[in-house]
Amino acid sequence: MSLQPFVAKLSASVDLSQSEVSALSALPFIAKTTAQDRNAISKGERPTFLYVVLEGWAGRYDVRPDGSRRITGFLLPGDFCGIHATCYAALDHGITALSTCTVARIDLADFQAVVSTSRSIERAIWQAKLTEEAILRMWLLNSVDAARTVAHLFCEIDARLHAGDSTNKRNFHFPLKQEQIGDAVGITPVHVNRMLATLRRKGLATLVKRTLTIPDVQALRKEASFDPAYLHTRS
Amino acid sequence: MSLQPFVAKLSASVDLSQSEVSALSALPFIAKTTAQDRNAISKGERPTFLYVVLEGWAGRYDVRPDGSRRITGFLLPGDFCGIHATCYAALDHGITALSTCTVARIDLADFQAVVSTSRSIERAIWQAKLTEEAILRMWLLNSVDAARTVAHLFCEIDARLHAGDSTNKRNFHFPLKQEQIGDAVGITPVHVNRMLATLRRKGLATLVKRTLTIPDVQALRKEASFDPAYLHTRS
DNA sequence: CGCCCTTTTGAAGAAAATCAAGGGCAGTGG
DNA sequence: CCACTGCCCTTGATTTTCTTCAAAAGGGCG
Repeated sequence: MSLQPFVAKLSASVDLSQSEVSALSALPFIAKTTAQDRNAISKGERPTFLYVVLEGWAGRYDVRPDGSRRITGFLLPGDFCGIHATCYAALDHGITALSTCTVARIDLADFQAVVSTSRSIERAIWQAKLTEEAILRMWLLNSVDAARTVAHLFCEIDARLHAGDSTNKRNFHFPLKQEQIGDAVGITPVHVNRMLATLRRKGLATLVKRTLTIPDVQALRKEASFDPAYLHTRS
Repeated sequence: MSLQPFVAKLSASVDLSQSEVSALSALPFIAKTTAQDRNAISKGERPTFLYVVLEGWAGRYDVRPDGSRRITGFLLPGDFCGIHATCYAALDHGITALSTCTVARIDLADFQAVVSTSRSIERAIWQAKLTEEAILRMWLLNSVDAARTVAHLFCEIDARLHAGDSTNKRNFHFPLKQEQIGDAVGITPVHVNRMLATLRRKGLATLVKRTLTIPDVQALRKEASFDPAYLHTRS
């Protein structure tokens, strides 16, 4: 297990020199695996670590006063969280493993030592944070029609997982249950089911047994009005 | 016209020394006033400025493919935007003056020179950005019931404008039209009208002629399940 | 006074939630 | 090997929420 997904993500947004890449790759870390549906990081924790997802999916989970929940973002391999600790009291939401999930814990002091040596890395961190914000804004913008929102979510995840892939077909592991999709788009699981049926009927996307099949990426993107520009990945 | 609201906002989140305060206050800037409903900063602009709202309200406006719009955040006096320019190509959304609005333009190089002299200021900037993110997550979390969402918006704006105020009554200028409230909470203006009527009937809030009256802040907060903790203001 | 913009109110329709009941499938235990 | 059980997924019927369409009422300003 290595930090490779993390390094890859950062160099996808910024040009990194050989020495920057090796400094990042050499960061000491402890990998920890969390079982599906268990908390990877708890709300209120005040970590002195930078957490980096190495394998599997995690999600930011916010809880409503009535107990219902909402996913406000996905952490895919290479994504990180925890920098807030440099200025914040505590994490204001929990992070849950959406599939079996391996997370690296990097000591924040170590990490900042590396960051302080490189303007490029610092910029990559900022950019990651700004992209997160852009995704949140897109979730707000996009919450008009449930079928489209689900389609847009599929497009987002696909674009983030397969940034460089220019082919038009996809077939990949998608570990979310319908209930979790509902938590992410803000609709009930029953309604998710119907929207999935709609997408299936239209031949745009099929989700069976944790496997998502997109026969025509461009068609799905058109349906969802998805334009990957807001993710700011250089292709 | 001075940068006072900006300095006040930063020192509300972080302890600033006398010299840090004066360094910020001494930043050269050009104030520019934008009329209501006009763009303060256009989408796609690649500013070399930090923009700071001095007076009035501005809003981040995202536009959907069908032309309808959504406000994804408010910029109140003291709030800033434009740091994205340090690593991003271009602003991916527009900023509109929601009331007559005076914005200071500070040269980014000047600003960064000051930031680089002070860890505290750097932390304050990060914290502001993280709070923005927390607000976005709250908007997602909170979009269940229209009446509550409107109530929550009132609470958010009030908490941000009157951070230190511990009294329980409010009566302040609220320049948004019902249509803009709708753009912010994601419902039609017609429905905003009905939700306002509901809040009025319950005696929780009255919005007449751009003036918002909250007879009992605690009661409104309870109705909206509003807890200002996520805004991370030290009181 | 008349015009335009915003708010208000009504009625009908669409979208999604809720309530409720089956169905498939994997894992477990007899 | 088969029945049992639990977890999702699926489907139907009903109700609630919000949108859409439409029209009228108030208010500021030339």
